[in-house]
Amino acid sequence: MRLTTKGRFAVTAMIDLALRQHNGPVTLAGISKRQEISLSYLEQLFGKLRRHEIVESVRGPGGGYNLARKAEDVTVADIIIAVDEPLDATQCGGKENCHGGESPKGHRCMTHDLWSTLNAKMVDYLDSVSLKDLVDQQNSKLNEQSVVVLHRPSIAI
Amino acid sequence: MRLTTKGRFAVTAMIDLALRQHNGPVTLAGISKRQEISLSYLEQLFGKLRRHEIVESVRGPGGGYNLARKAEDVTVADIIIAVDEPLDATQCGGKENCHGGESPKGHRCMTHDLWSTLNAKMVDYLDSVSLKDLVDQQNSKLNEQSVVVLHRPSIAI
DNA sequence: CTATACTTGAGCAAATCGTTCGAGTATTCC
DNA sequence: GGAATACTCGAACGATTTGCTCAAGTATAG
Repeated sequence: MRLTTKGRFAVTAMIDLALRQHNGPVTLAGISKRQEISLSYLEQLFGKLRRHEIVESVRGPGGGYNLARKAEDVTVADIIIAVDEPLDATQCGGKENCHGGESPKGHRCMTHDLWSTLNAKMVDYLDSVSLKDLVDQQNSKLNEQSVVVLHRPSIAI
Repeated sequence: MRLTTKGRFAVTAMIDLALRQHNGPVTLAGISKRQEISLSYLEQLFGKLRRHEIVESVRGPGGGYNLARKAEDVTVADIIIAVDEPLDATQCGGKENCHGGESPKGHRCMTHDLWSTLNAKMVDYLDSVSLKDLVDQQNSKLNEQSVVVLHRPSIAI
């Protein structure tokens, strides 16, 4: 698993989508404006998300994107894997970087175990966080902010 | 924290270094040959590792690199952070990508909490694995392989 | 029929990756 | 002092990835 900003864009967009899909399909144009992500980049990301059956598209006026499953059934790992494609097993599942063929001294794949363990831990964690968790967290954060604004308007960190 | 192949190269090289530093400084030329990483790339990586005081250099003939601390005091997180530089806090620690300044609708930094939590989990894990752990693992793997070779020479997976 | 909005593809500047090349400097050994 | 060794530093390169712009297409509501 690779971790780049691409995955962050996708997760951000998916949170936005989940936050407002309750009243019909959400347009990419809207997500683009709200989250300040270029429309074409979103089109590419959502193309992948659609092909991975994480979202569904509705064409024509009033169209847009919906979640293909419930928010609690979409994990962060799903999203990141969908847009970052090369899941890579551990790079070494039979390919380069892991010393071509039979290495001379026996340290054939020194980091294989490390990376596969790390990979598993990361996927485990990302798979334990659902889109619903993020939406809930986002909502409670908004409420929290309101309270803060009401009670101590001049203090910002 | 970003996770790319660059960190893997660095960790691989550090394991190699740790495995043979018991008899004097280890040359980059040696690591380059054994691990099939280009010498100049190693020079760049070890420049960073040295500036982060993870390794020490010895110049001149018979020179090379030593660990600056004991292998149990160097974690994988140390290595990856040293070579991947832009630790990034969470990208959002006050910078772009997180919506310039005060966003209109209050979702100022929707993914900040997610990423900082994720980041913390990853660093936690990587910080719990020391170079010594990897070296031990590597040694036991080598022994295991020998046994396998002795007992069932024709079976390889 | 028209406006909306998804769909697809080409292309592009910038950054990153891993490499090659070409200097320089410190040190050991003769 | 004069090699040879090995770290140090910097420039530049092709390949790939990022994130974006532009330009065409298709499906559908009204």
